[in-house]
Amino acid sequence: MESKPNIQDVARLANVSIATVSRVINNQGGVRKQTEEKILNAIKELGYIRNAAARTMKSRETKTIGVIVPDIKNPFFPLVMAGIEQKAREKGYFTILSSTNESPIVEGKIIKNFVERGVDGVIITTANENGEHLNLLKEQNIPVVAVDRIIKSFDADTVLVDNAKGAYQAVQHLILQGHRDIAIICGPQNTTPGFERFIGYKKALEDYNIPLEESLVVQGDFGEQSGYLATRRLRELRTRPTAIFSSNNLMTIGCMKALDDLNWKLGEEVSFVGFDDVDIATFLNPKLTVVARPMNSVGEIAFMFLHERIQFKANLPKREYSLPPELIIRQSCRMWEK
Amino acid sequence: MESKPNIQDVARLANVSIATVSRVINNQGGVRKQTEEKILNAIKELGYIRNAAARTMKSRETKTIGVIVPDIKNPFFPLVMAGIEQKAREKGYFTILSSTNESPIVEGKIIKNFVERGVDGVIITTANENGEHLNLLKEQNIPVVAVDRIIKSFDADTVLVDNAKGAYQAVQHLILQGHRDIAIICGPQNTTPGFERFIGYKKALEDYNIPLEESLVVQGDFGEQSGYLATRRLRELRTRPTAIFSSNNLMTIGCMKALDDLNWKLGEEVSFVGFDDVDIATFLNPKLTVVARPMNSVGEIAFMFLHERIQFKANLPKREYSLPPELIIRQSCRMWEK
DNA sequence: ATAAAAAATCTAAACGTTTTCATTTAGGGG
DNA sequence: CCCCTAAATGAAAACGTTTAGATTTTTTAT
Repeated sequence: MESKPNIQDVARLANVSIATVSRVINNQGGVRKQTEEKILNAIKELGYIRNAAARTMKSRETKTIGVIVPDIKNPFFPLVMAGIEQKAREKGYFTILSSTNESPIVEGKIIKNFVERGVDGVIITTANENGEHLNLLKEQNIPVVAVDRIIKSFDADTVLVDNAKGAYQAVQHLILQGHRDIAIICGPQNTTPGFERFIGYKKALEDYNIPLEESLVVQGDFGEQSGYLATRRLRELRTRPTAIFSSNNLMTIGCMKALDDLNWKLGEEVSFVGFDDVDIATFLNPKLTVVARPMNSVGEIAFMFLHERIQFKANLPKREYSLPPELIIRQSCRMWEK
Repeated sequence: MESKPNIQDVARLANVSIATVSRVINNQGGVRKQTEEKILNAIKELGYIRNAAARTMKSRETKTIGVIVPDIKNPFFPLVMAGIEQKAREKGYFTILSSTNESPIVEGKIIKNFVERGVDGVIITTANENGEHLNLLKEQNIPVVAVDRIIKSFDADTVLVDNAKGAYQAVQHLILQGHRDIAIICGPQNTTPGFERFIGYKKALEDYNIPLEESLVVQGDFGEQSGYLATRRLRELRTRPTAIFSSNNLMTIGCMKALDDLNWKLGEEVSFVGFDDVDIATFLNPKLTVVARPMNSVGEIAFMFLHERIQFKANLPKREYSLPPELIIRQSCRMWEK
């Protein structure tokens, strides 16, 4: 049991050439039954396992795709990931996942590493949409699919949920219940979801002739803490809002904690709609009305886009897929009579 | 822009041999300032990126570790993963994550693939603790660390949370409040966590001289649905329990849904302790008392164990690390006077 | 200026595959 | 039994690195 057996050893034991062994390993046919059997036996006997590195070196294929997310602890991403993995496995691809902690620097290193490893493609939710660190992917001619956040420096296929529409529906729902003083807890405005959800918010107000009140627009960073702080801020306003729209799951959680701490009665004193369904939504009293996204589908479509790119390197035009979000009405919004 | 530039191209442009280029790339020293600069410039000019496959082939090192989890959608694993990734990054390692969906078959394929890729080590929460599919790892002499579930077929370093102790504390807490009819929603008994938590439950009852009542022991599979069903089952018992201990996070969620549907008043009619802290715990009314685990630490320690194995191939003895869980007392348990 | 020692650089041989092209073998038809 | 064709197999050249060991250049000591 010296070092690992290689294709040579197998060939020797089966009394054939390595070329023939290779053909058997790769199911290329053109090998006699009898010979094939000899080889298969030799493989089993030696416990031979082929070497991916060597194979990659010749074939320029790794059957691996890289996935980059900003925060693996945000439950959104594991759910997307599950969709990606499932489809990838069906097509014989493997998946490398790395998380950047929202740091473009880390992201750059990961990308470099992925390129060194020769991934066949990349699915990414970037930490910085303007980033030049992404260009390496383009230069190396590696297919890329952007998920949830777009890439600005070059054309890449993109899979999004219609953020503006989702936000619009949420805010519209509040307006139709009679609310006028509707606050928004924003995500970072330099990210697609943060920006577009704010757009949807503004659009809804506009369509219903409600002037935008600056003080009701609070900046957050998609983290729980910022949702908490934003909510406390809103509470202190002289024109206290009668409804809040939170731009993502984590901030929703922060917001709920604040509501609780402040004893600001959800559904009674303040109505609420959140972007993204969350575990806690159905456990609160009242249950939260939210805009839900089809995470699994996002992942599946992202992989399918990527797979097409990988197969037909030809320049398909850039594609964009926008999935419809769904407003799930529960009980956190009350009719508001002024 | 023909094909990607290689070390040859760099050498040619810088007017040196590939050996020297290699030394610069790997920071091995022994190269004159002047020469190094020439090479660095050439690298930049060509946009050279080294080829991991070729490098691996020579050095037999990939600086990659594989992580295998049974269900990426269970929030426990992303949290452990975050700990692993952080430490791994510090040490210059990359991480491949795959999820098995609790299928030993899929797990076997993943392992084979990891071996082909030449991962330097594997961290795994296996889908089947008895599985022979794990032996490949042993045969190939690849360092392995088991997390959360042990591996039975060979000795591997193991990082666990003290499941029995955690369960014991939970049940003890209930007993001390006067409960006697304490139900347990079990996890699969062929998994370490499922089994050991049941042990802890039994031990606590025993220590306080409470006979074990079979009907209060309900089997679950660690999935949400099974927690829901189990709770409904308990409700229909003639000796309805006055307290429930749930063996994991997902089943806790299912249990809460059932409680709600059945209108079985948490904290009043039935006390509750869950294993694993969950997002919803602090949003329920009353808030859930739980046994919390230090997920991040689990990941960190797992990687550190693995790293030591990778560095000192020598046969260190098998190590086991058991982290203490923490009972977080909130409001879901009430004094019970019979 | 010269020899010896030290430092820098180079040459060439792996690493384990895949793949092209050449060669051998098997199988049929005459 | 021989020749021809088709099928099966083999030989050898990559793929892009790393790394001994050989060789050249530079530095230091005399």
